[in-house]
Amino acid sequence: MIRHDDESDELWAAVADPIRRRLLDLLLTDGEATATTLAAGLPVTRQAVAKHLAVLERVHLVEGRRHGREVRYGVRPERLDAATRSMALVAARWDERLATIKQLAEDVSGEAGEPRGD
Amino acid sequence: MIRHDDESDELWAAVADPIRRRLLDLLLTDGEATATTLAAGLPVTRQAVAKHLAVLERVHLVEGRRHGREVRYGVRPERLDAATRSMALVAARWDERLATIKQLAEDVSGEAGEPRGD
DNA sequence: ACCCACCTGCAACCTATGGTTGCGCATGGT
DNA sequence: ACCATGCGCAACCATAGGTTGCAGGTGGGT
Repeated sequence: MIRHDDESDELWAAVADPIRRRLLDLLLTDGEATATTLAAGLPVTRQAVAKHLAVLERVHLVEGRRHGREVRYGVRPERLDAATRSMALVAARWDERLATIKQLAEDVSGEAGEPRGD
Repeated sequence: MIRHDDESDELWAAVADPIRRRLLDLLLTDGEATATTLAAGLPVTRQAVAKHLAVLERVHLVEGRRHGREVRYGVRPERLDAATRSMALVAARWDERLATIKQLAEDVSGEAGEPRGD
C-alpha cells in the first residue's frame, strides 16, 4: 500500500493553485520579492497574493522576512524539492499502471484466440 | 517562456483534489467501477463521488458508460498520460531551477575563498 | 404483470477557499 | 513633522466540495 502522508496532501494542495505555481516560478526567478511586487506581475490583487503567500508559508514552501516596512519572500528549496518529488511519485505510479494496462490490452488482442488468460 | 496551456491548468485542477486522485487510483486498479462502488471505498458520499467523476469526465480523464441501471466509469489512459506529463514537466522545471540556485550558492561560497561570511 | 430493491440524478443547503474593496497602521524618506 | 508607500485586517461575494433528501428509471423475483 502507498503511504498518503498528510505532508504530501498539504504540498499538493499548496501547489495545485495556478497562481501559487506562478508565485513559486517568480520567486525562483527573482530570488526574493514582496507581495506588492509579485502582485504587479499577476492578474490578482496584492491581498490575494498575500493570502497565497500565507498558504505557501504555512506549508513552509516559502519564507517571509521583514526588511523595514516590507516583507520579502523567498522559496525554501528543500520543501519545493519535496513537492516535486511527491508529484513525480504520483506521476510515476500512474505511468506504471498505465503501462501495465497497455501491456494487458496488447496481450489480450495478441492472444485473443486463447480465452485462458484470466 | 513556458507555455501555460488552459489544457494543462484544467488537468492540474482535476488532479489536484486528493479524492479525485484516489478515484483515479481505484479506477486504474479495478478497471471499471460505478459511483456507488467507488464511494464504498472512500470517506465521502456517493453524491460527492458522482460530482468528482463529473469533473474528471469533463476533462476526459474518465469516461462513463451506461450498463442497464448502472453507469460504469473507466479511465482514459491517453488523458491521464497527458496529466502525468504536465506534472512531470512542472516538477522538472522546478528541479532545474533549484539545481541552478544550488549551483550558484556553491559557486559563491567556493569563489569567495575569503571566509568573509557576513 | 407487479412490486420491490437498487442505483442514478436533481435540488437545497452548508462550509471553506479564493477573490475583491476599503480602511487603519507603521515605517522610511524628504 | 509630514507624506507616501507597503502591510494587515475586516467585510463581503462567488465558487467548489460536501451533505441530506427525494424523485425517477431499470432489473429481478414472485
